[in-house]
Amino acid sequence: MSNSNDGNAAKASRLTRADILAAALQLLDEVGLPDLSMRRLAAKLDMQPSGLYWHFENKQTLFARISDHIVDHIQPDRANATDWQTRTLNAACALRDSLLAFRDGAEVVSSTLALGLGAGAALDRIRLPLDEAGIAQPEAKVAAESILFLVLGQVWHLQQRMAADSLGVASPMAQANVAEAHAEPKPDALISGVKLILGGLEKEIRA
Amino acid sequence: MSNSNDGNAAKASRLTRADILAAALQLLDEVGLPDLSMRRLAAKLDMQPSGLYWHFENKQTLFARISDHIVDHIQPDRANATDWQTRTLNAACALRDSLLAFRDGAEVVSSTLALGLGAGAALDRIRLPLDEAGIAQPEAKVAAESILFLVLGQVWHLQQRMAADSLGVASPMAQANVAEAHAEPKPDALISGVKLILGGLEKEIRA
DNA sequence: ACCTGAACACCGTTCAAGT
DNA sequence: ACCTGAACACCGTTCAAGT
Repeated sequence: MSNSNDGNAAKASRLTRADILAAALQLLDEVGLPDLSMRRLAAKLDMQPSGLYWHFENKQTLFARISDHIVDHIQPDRANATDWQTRTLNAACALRDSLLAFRDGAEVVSSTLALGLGAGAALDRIRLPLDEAGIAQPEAKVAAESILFLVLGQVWHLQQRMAADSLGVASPMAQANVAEAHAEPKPDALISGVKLILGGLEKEIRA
Repeated sequence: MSNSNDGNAAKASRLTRADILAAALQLLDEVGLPDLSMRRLAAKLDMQPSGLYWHFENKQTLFARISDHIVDHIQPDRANATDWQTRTLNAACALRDSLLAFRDGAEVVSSTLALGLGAGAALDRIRLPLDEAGIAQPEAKVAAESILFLVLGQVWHLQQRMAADSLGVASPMAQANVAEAHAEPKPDALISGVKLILGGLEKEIRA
């Protein structure tokens, strides 16, 4: 009633950072990362592109906040497993699900992770079970980073192929892989890689 | 003598695909991936941007050829180790060295890998020792992909931080990490992650 | 065959000026 | 405090036309 929201923008009142972020996330879902420009975002909000720069220093920091939102979306582990192996595996799956829940989510998080801006929370989530199990610092760090890169790489790869597929421009080989990925949800593809790392870690801490 | 090459461009004769690729690689080294545009490349070659499109269909395919060049740069394994573990580890290190030899090499290869264009050779190089050791298809595939993502992620992360560092714009935390990376060449950081995967694989094939 | 010239439809960002 | 308007310095790509 008080705040009627016509399809695209809330015109009446002034905008807050959260409004812009919400619009950005919606636009990301609609057009994908390559077409998520400051100008399109401004148009969606019925404002001038320059207006965005009062709320965010630049495009990069806006994207860092989007990345934070994706990472904060990671579900807590309800399974309450006792062993650190399955707890870590669950954390990896939860991260994967969060990335998959947003179009081009893996690339968004990867970019800001590399700049050291956000996304450290993702690493912490994977490290938590390892630290709580009392695994030594260097081993836990290496294992957690490896799992993070593995999940990001796998999901990023998958999402890029999905994007290429939706445009109809992809090599036959890639097409087949996407078809295969669609045919079976196959969470195994990711899980088995993480299991290798966990197996290696288990072996190492016994030595 | 016959072909005097002034610093920037070979003006006299017409250009071949190889000339353009060489210039692109040089420009990549000079300005980095974000500033490697078709227009700058054309300027370096003393030609119009549109002229590039006679040689390459678009920017993406040109970048795929750059990626091929980086991946083809992977050195063969001279160590002649007998066990598949160290042979795979050597392949991973050789890939890492190739990526590091080119500015933003990891991101270039990652991009084209995702599109299914090139970079499959990198995966094959890692898979070779596993296949030759007679490791079953699904396990070898998962392990090789995991190692590939691990190396790409680690080097990409490092190179992004190097880029941010050279611009002087980076969070203090990221700065510290780059400083740390510069202080010790530390090939261990990569190697130990791969070792975890190999340890897990070794364990699995014995079961 | 190989490339120019001009155009089209875009970008991110800055900054004075408005309200 | 929050945003507009106009400008600056760029993009990738197409396509007729030149040589």
